[in-house]
Amino acid sequence: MMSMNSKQHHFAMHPSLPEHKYTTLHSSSEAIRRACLQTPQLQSNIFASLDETLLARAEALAAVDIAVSQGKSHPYKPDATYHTMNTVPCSSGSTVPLAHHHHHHHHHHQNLEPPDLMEHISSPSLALMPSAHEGAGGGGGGGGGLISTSAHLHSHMHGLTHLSHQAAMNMNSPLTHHGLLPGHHGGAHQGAPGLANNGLLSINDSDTDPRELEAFAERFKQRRIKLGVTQADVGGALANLKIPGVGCLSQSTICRFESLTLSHNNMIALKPILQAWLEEAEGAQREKMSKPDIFNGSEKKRKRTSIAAPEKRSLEAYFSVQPRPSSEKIAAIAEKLDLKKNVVRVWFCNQRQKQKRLKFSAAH
DNA sequence: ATGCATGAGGA
DNA sequence: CCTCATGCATA
Repeated sequence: MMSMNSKQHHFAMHPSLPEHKYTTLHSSSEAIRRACLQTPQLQSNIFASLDETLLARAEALAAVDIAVSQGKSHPYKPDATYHTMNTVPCSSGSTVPLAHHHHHHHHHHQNLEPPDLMEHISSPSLALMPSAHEGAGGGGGGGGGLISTSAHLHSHMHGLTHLSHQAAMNMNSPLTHHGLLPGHHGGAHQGAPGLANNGLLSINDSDTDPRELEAFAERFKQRRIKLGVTQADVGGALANLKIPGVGCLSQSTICRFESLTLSHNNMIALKPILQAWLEEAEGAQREKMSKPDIFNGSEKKRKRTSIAAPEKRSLEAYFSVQPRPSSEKIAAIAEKLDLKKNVVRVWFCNQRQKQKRLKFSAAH
């Protein structure tokens, strides 16, 4: 049952998607994921009408399941909605990754971002600001909203524009939003560039181009790996960048960024931050490489010796005969196995210790 | 890598 | 109540 339920949620929602204004999104996995989340409502409604008894539920489930299998090809794609707005990553309580302020009024500043970040984004304002008004929403909202957004944007400063665009892909409303970003450049490509944008579409910044994001995510991952840093490390290290309003992020988020499973807006908001981290990390490494030591002349790095299987078997054989060989004996063994004497000596010490542990654990 | 939960912000 | 962004826990 459980598994069926989950399936059914996904599919169940389709019927509902009729045409909302959902704009489609770009990627999909995310959309699907989100869609699932949203469903609770529908689900309950559906069941409410159908169920009452367990039997009824079972039947309903079966029916759904069947329907699913039959309708594999859905007329439309499931996706999600998204359009709108939002802001940037907001904080989540404690760590507060990005700044967000919400509605407050307008006024000044609040957080401006460092130049670097700002640049990426394209215009003067952007990125992480709070904003808010527009957003969006949800279910309803829609595309129109963005437009309006642009309108106000100027009104308050903080209103920023942030992200509007994404929706660019929408097919539904020709008008779509976008525009806000100063971006300008034009370009327009994205999924469906062609829509008429009457000039509205301007946003394509290289930063907002899905393809650019995809490429960046890929580069990011490769370079991260090259640096030998894990997703969790990156998340935690972001706090060291001291970017106003940006704290650390979880491994989950980094993973999602790399796999493009975040919302378009979220990707855009995070890109500059991760880019800043990447540059910093690579720069730091370069620096380290260039000047190896200086500070640490005293401690050389010990290399971990790895004893190959054949040698290991020989050592074990010697050990079984004599766990505590004399210095001369050790030298002889080292010679035969072509290992450093010290390596052999240490191996015997460790072996004895290991044996002790085993004995101890066995006794208990 | 993901399912599920939480919380903010908006209507 | 909904959408989003995130994080935690876990497969």
